[in-house]
Amino acid sequence: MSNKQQDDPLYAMRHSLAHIMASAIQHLWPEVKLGVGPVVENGFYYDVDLGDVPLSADDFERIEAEMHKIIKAGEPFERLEMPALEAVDWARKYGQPYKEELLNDLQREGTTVAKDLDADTLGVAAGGDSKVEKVSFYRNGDFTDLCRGPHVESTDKVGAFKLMRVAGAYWRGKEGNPQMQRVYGVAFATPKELRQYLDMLEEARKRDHRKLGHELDLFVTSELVGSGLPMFTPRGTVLREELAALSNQLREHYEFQKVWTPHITKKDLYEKSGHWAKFGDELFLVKSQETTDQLVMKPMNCPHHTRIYASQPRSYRDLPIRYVETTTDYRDEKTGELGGLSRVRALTQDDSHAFVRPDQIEQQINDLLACAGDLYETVGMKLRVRLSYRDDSAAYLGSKELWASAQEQLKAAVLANKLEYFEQDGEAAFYGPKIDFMVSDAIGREHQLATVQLDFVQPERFGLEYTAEDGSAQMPVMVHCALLGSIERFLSVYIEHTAGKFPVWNAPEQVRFISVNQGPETVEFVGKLVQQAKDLGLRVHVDNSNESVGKKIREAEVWKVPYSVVIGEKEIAGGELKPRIRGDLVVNGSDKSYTADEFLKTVAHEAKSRVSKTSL
RNA sequence: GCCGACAUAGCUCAGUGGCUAGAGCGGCUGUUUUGUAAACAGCGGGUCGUGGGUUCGAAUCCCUCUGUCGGCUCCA
Repeated sequence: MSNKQQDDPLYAMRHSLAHIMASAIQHLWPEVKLGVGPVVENGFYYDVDLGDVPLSADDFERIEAEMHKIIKAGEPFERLEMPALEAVDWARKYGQPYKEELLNDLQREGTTVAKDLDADTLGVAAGGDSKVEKVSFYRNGDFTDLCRGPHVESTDKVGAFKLMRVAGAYWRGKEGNPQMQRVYGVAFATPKELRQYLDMLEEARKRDHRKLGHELDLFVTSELVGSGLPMFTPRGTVLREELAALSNQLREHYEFQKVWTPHITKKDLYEKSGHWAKFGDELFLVKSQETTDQLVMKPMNCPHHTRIYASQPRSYRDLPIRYVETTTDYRDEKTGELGGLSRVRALTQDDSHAFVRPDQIEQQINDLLACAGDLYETVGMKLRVRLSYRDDSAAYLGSKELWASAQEQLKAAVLANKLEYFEQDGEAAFYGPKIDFMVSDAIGREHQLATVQLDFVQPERFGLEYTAEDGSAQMPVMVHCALLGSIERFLSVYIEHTAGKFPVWNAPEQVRFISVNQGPETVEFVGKLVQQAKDLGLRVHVDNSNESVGKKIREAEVWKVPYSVVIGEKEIAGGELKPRIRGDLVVNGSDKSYTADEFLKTVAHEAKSRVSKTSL
């Protein structure tokens, strides 16, 4: 935790609220055993162990009421220090085994052992490796907690808050440890800011891709098919294919070639790549009835692509060799991790691998950064990049020198492209460092989607080679890239980003013709329009139902169709159409009429050029 | 996988141990031939997610499984 955050008054407010909440819970359930209560994005939480008592949202009212009492009392936060050994006795005396464990670790090993817990929740300064002599406590009213601080002056200076939810969390985040109940709250300096945040959440709820996916008939699931295995309807499939086409086109522009690989393989492939050792327990196994080979569903595509590369001797003149494949991978994710389209068991990657000479790395990365920039500009999302480096753990393959050089090259490319970036250790893939693209959506949330990865490990493990100018055998470098990431995950973000108001180029239905009546002239006129539109490659629907025009307009709005055109006697007589344009597409609200030809050609052009606003 | 919640008509939901399980929307049929966000009337539609148990009696209470949601953990 940086000093900057510690100095933030909001930080002290949120942290103080965590204490106030713990204190309130202790008033209501005196037997509570307390874990830790740090500040998190937008608020705070506290982990509590209430034995067999399950907390639920129904309890929030009582807890909040108790918190308000404490706040109203304006109890000062007092800091006290005591020797670590004495603190252990204190924790034991008050029946707080979790605090006792923390204190024991602190005074025995220093802060490094407890680093995983966020040093700011502990009563010590972060970063020191030495044994801790003294720890600090904060007291308000009858509540005392091991804590580094800082806090607000007194309990009435904490701004506005709201308890949000309760969830299970392992003590110290380790699976084998006792599970505690984590109570989350959000907190802001003023009620107005709290209101704004809650409004944003409400907006996010309205845009939830699972809700919209159902309402707009984009994808479905079935109990018979199983968890994490969504199926795409005709409308949803249009979206998938338009997005994949964009991704493929961008890379084909940079000389990537499409390849195809099967979805099952012998596990030998992944033993060789190193994936089996690392992800073996997350692979779907396939049993052949004839051979004894252990087959698996492919969880990724790079090893397959190395086989295509290695199928022929390669010359330095052939490089870079670049493959792109949009294909579905299968990962046996834990059931609790699945949700909507954001985490699925069958995920479709727009995956590419470039095999390059070391001197071509920079150019290759530049190309891919350009692709990513184009793609996210087209879909209207801002991006910044995270340089994902390794840390000191043993989770990575390949020499440290190789890693250092790879990390340097990625950073150089990011700097050269003047991208907004930040660096983070421990986020790399096991075979190499990554440039991860962090994408901001329309309501300010950030998601990780695209990624560019440098890989020296797999070329080595697979013994990839090319013949250099001097006749020697050299090893190529692999550059992995997925622009959308996985189409399913991308869609989960994109549906919420657009709130289902898809731009013309990927809208499942681009134009809807609404007939005023069902007379033969109308039917014939609309029929001609539809044919004309289809010839231009447009996706059009006709609403010729026996309903009022108002009702049919409403339907088109509900389905978020970009253009709807009412066709009645006027249009048939005059030949001019007056399209109703979905609000978000309009630049400056005009109300003009167009000939059918003019209108349809403009829409077709907008679709082709993938614009997000209309010129109509 | 773990902790917690939830599952009633195609959809959104009401019904918390006692008559034949309801509503709105959607669907179907008829009337109406409609002009930019919901015409009117009628009719269908549910072994209350699955399997088991408790009980004279279960949508309602208990257990199993499946699925969904909020988190934890994980993410090539």
